[in-house]
Amino acid sequence: MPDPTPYIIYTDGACLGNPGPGGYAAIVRQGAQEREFSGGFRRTTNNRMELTAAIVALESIPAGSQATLYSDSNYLVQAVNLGWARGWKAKGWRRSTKEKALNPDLWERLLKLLDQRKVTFVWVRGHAGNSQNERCDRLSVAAAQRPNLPPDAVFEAGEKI
Amino acid sequence: MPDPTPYIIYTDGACLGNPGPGGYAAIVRQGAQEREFSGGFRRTTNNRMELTAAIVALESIPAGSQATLYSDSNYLVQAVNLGWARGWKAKGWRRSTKEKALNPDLWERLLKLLDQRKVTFVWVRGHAGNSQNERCDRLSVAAAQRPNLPPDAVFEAGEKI
RNA sequence: GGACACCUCCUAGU
DNA sequence: ACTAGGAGGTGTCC
Repeated sequence: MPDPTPYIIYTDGACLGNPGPGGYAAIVRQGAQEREFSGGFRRTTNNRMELTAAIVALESIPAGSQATLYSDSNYLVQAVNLGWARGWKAKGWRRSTKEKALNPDLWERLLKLLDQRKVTFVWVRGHAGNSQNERCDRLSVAAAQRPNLPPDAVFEAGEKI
Repeated sequence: MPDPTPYIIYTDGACLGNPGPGGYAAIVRQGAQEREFSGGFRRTTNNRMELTAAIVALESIPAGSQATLYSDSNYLVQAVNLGWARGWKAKGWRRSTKEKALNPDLWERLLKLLDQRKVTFVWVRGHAGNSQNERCDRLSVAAAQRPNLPPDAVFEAGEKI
């Protein structure tokens, strides 16, 4: 049975060049316990990193748990809160008959995690003095700068076309 | 008819904190004659002081005259020489559809002065041994340190919003 | 047309 | 380490 204490999660993504070397970071707190996660890819996009940060954070908490997740990405927060992502999935990852919804690999992972957890997404303005958001920002930039980053295989495959 | 001898002008701005107490200074020379101007505000920005220094200097020379103005502010020199300021004005003080151009009050004053004078702006690297620039620097810092500085009303009004 | 984010480059002021 | 300013851009959505 999952611990009923809710999680507080901050996430951020960075990308040096967009597309370029990218990093993600998450701070996951439950009561007095706090964990940090970060990582990067050698070539990706800012929005893929914002999504990945949320995925990594939610993968770190058990199914059935409750969380509030803070992000400065409107792409992420609105796609969840306004039901965009569910709509794209329902239409076979299309936004309209002729326009594809992007990053379906990451959205699939995220929606599955959300099915198993009770998560509230909250948008926070970036670079506006929120210390947790700013720490995530620094962590994600640092991750993007690490040497020998692995490939974001899905992104790089999409570029070859 | 204006004196045809060209003016040599050095300007600088300083700001203790940005935003913070700010000072401007100008040295205006014509032949053997030299004048100095300086002043300050209790709370303003570095770029507003760089602009103000140029405005005060050009207000001190007659319409129709010719001048070369040296400044270490890229904001000032490029906005004049590359036509940025004219462009912002033409677009209703916007840099793009969504981004406002800042300090329109000062740019309006400066552009009007430039319409009536033949002024060449030259950028000089700050703190690089130019004695006139360094004297301006000292004057502007001293001005910023004076007690009982008046308010930069436009700046403080903009902060309240 | 709008929003958010991610940058790249440059300068100045602390 | 910070803030105030400028030019150019992409990633994504409505």
